[in-house]
Amino acid sequence: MTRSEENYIKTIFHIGRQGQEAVSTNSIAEQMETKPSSVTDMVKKLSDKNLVNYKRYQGVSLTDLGTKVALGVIRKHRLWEVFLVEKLDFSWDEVHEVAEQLEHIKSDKLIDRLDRLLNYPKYDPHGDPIPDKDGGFEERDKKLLSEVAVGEGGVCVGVKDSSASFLKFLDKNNIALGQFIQVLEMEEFDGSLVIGIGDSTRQISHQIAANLYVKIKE
Amino acid sequence: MTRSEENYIKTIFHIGRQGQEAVSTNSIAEQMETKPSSVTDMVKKLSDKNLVNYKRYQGVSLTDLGTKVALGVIRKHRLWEVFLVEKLDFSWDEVHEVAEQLEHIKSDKLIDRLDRLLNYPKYDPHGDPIPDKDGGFEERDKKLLSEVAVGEGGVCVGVKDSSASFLKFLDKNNIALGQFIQVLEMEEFDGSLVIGIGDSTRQISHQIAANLYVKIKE
DNA sequence: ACAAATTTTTAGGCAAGGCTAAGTTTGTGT
DNA sequence: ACACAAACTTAGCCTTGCCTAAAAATTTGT
Repeated sequence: MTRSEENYIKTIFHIGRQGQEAVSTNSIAEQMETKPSSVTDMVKKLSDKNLVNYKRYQGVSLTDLGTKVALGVIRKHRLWEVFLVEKLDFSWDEVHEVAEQLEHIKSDKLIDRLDRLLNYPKYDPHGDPIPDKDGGFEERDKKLLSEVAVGEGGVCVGVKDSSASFLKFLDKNNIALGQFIQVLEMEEFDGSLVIGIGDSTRQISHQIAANLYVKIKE
Repeated sequence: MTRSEENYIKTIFHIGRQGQEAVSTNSIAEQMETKPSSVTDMVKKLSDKNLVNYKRYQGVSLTDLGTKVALGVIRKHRLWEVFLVEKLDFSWDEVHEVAEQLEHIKSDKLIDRLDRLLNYPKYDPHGDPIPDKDGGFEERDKKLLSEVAVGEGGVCVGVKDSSASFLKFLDKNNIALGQFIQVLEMEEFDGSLVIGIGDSTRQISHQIAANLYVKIKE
């Protein structure tokens, strides 16, 4: 598997998660900042290698083999992210691009040992689940903060958007994984929320709330 | 810098260390398991980028800039080797090929933090010196075991050949860095040695002795 | 249902990095 | 000194992965 093939597979997996069905050429191209014609080329190659199901004009989906490959790459990416944060004191907005490089290192032993060094973590620094060696992972049951009823609250367990700018915003506002967030008020007009974190309260926009996952206390 | 360019630079540096002068196209090709014609192509490109001095038919040598690049890659390679051995319990014969991949990861922050995590090591698992951020490094004063006088001895500080087969041989014979080795006898006929390690003695060939570095006790 | 808009594919090219085969240049032996 | 071997370069071609422009298929609007 070349680096490029791995990146395509990973992208197809990520897009596929949102909408289940066949993934469009255009969406892949957009996500990867490349052109649709390049996608077509690569998709044919992946199809020849039995990594994707592909029929002209009908979009693409991962085969079982392709899914396995995708989960392998994602496992590596997320383990490296944990390493960067836990062992090298990177902040959660700095890890992505380095992990994009590290995820392509080929060595099973390396990744198994890394897993051990990190104590077999189940989630990465953004709260996303880390697949195990066989591709299995536990998706936490979580809710977007924007969908939590007024008066309710939960522990922050993840972010939907993990762009550096969003993560930096959260840092600035002392919002971090593991923190308890309570929804105190919700403004009908724009969907903005007043939330309580620890002893203080804040006003956050709907956009922010729609990118924060919390786990509701049962 | 592409991965390939970095590999050429690194190879030119390593060959240049042995013989000082301009490095031949053929020796680069041989070392890199590629063809001389490919080397010529790449060398031209490196010359355009001011990384090497090159005149047709006259061999090639690194410029100051090229040397800096080489030391940077070597620093990364050796730090990763230390990481693999110290943190992930790789043995010293397993680290090379993984480090070959890791050395091309681009992130200054990553490498500085890795250096810190490992406590600023000065030598890699084979006893080779690790350049610091500015490219400076301390070459230990050491001697090949084959050049040590009978009756003398020293602490094993490095290997000249770091191929997996040689390193495994050393493991099998309980020879490791840090161990005190004494030359007890030397066979004139084939240059083989009888050496003492700890409480036991062993017979080793000249070939082995000529690939082991020791530091003579002053 | 059918023309227009959109999406996707094909055709043809480009740069990187490699190869083989065919020249050049340099070095060597006598 | 000069012929020949060895070393090196050039020329031309290949694959990967990407691009633009143009053609084909699909979807959409009415």
